[in-house]
Amino acid sequence: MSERYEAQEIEAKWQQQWHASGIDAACDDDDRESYYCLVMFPYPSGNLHMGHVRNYCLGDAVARYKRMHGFNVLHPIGWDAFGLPAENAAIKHKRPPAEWTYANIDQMRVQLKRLGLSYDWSREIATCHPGYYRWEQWLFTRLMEKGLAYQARAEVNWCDPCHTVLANEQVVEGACWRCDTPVIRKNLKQWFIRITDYAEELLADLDKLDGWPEKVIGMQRNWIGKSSGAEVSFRLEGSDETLEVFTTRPDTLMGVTYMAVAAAHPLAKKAAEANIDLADFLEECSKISTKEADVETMEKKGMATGFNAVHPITGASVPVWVANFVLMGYGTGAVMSVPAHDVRDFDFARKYDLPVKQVIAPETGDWDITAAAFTEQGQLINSAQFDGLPSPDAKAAITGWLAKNGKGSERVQYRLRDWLVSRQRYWGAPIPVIHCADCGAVPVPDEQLPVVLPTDLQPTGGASPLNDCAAFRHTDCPRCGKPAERELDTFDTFMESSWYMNRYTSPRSADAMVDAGDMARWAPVDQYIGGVEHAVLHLLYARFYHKLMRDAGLFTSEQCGDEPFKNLLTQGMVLKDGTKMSKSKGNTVDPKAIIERFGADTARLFTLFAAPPEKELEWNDAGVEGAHRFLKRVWRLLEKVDAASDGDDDAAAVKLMRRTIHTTIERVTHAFEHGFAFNVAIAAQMELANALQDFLPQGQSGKAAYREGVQVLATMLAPFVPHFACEMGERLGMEQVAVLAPWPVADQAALEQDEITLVVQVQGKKRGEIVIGKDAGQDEALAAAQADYAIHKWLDGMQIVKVILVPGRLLNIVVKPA
RNA sequence: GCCGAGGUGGUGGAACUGGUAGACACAAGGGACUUAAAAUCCCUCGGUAGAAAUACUGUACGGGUUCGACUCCCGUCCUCGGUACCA
Repeated sequence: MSERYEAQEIEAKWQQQWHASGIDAACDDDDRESYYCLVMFPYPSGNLHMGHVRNYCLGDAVARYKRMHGFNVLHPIGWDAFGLPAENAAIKHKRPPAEWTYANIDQMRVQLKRLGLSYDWSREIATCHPGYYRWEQWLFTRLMEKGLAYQARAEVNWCDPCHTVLANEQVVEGACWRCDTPVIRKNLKQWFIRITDYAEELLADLDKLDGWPEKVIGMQRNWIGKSSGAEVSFRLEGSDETLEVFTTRPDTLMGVTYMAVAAAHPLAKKAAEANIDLADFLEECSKISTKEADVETMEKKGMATGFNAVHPITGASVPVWVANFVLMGYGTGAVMSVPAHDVRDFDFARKYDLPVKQVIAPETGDWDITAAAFTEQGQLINSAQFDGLPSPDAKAAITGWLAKNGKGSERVQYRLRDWLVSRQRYWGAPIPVIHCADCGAVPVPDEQLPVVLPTDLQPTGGASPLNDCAAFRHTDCPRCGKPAERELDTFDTFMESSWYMNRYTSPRSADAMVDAGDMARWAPVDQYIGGVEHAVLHLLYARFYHKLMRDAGLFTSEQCGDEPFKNLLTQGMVLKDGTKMSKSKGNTVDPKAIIERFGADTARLFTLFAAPPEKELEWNDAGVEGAHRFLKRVWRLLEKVDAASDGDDDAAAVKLMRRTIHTTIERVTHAFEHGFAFNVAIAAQMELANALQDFLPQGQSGKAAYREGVQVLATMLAPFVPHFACEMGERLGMEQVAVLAPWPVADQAALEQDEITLVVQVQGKKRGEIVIGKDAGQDEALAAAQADYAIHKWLDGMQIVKVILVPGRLLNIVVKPA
């Protein structure tokens, strides 16, 4: 048993054995409690990077740990296979994207398998397969029937290099999330899904997600951006037209001194028709891309339109201005300006010498309204019949007055907008719609689904090749039978990733999007693990989709919940030299090289040990070697298993050894149960390994304790380094293969100590330790402390004022000079 | 600006519910084995003073609560992540 640790051999052997025995498959028919562990599936770029490795090692540790606790675990994997990189590669290599995608999948599958991840490969899915996207098309047609999916002309974000529109969520600081090019606003007819109908539920259900990081919940809450206030209608002077505004501060309505509209507002355009200067100004505003709209640098600018509005309560005339800080995309594209109580309005009023009228006074103290805006709530002044009311009451009173007089109403405004799902791209799921000159946009009937994407087209970089594919484009209207055309846009790829977690429960179902029985067994996902970069995009859409599927009657909220992911772990990034790994920086680490040199187990161990899961992980080659060294050290523990000497039992040493073993079990288990602190779990096992290394097993009980320790170590290492653990287990003659062995339970008897070490403090400072009977009371402990030389000198000449005993931990003696 | 997370040795990081700060590991230094190297093993490793025992000091900074604070409270500074003329 003294041969070297040969990672490559061992890993090949066990991977083959696991595969042959099918131990990683989830059982659909099983009495065990089920547990669904899911990692975010990869885009098949062709190469596994360290971020993937970290993600999947975390997931695998969880899945294996749960299996060892007797759960029937679903741990699937698949491919988020539609998307732009495939088209770009297709252009470059002049091969259809399907070919590139499937070749990459084959390559990455090999890489994943080499890591020894315990996936149920029988459930593998690729979203570009018609058997998958068929059901996405099916659901979409249901949504069309319900009016939840619709086509509309709107100002949308267009990315030129990507040659497609983008959803709001895909615009990051005014630029395309994928290629970082500033987006252009275009007015186009596009397909949307009415996520705003679910805004309230998406917001309210965030409270149910107690297994999610606060950070992600906060980000989603901000994204949905609910604000309550009132809509107020201002009539335009000399006209029947009105200008609608939304405000969160109806209590300040009496302080309105002017109005401001966005440059893109119809009223601004109308005013510009007769005003060259204003037209120039609008032109200037439209050129400013959102990205450049830097708060610090961008000056507040405006220009009067010449229109005046009538204050709904006082009847006073207030001028209407165009202002570059008013956004057409939020609320109504127009605001009422209350310079006395809004910083922005205040600055603007100063610049253009507009009047400031204070209508809110602080509850206590004074406020110099000429110096700055007072933005707090307070008490109303200068507000006629509303004078004296505190802000909250005034909001209700003023909104009530407006409603009664038909000039406004209470209103809730969301920042969230409907999800734009159509893309002018080829490599995506076809939108199942047929455009008929007579019948309009007709959903493709169920029996004609899926609308299969032709996979042999060659993209060129411009418009989608679907436009030129007559066989795809021309069809007959399902309603009237006349010649008609297919919709040529495809779905946003976030559509596919929004429901894959549910599809995994019945990945081959040809009868339904998901099987209700399988959903009831597995859904929702117990533990979801992935990068925090999806906090808003994917995780919001997936939550939405789960509700859509529920409301389509595919499953019930009683059985599957209203939310797809019960617990979420957002892993940190993998860094090298303090920054994100990237090809352009040349600081990437190839997982393949690490595996070839040290084996998969070493790679796994290091990624789990070097940092807590949610923190960033700094790659460190020396650290990898350290992880490998640890495995070699554990391996060498095998040597002593049979070679123990036959001397006398050393009862005290054995007892201590067993105590170490069983406290380690408790520590490791605790680390797993509290936030998957794998780095701590591994550290505890390193300590056990060190203790075993220093232990000289003598006699029968010594041998037994030693073997027990090595066996416990092999078992508890299984979720992290499964091949290594299995080989150890086999060599130890363990009954079960290590990865299926029951998780060890600490033997309470072994934890018992007759004598304990108590830390003794005087005035809260550590002054020594005493060894004392475990049940010793305060008096006994105090007596022992007083008898201890090192402690006694701190008590000499002192009067004991107070004694605090923390059982099993410490004794604190409070004294004062006698 | 707002929201969130955080600030502990040379480094990554431990420390339960307020109870021995720095576990575990990396790096560094010293030593053993070796003809030599690799591998392996042993020792030291927050700061100051000391040969040592030990003492003082130390968890961003300033206060506070407590017998006792990395942990709780108040204030300040800084870092990171998210988000933003959101009306």
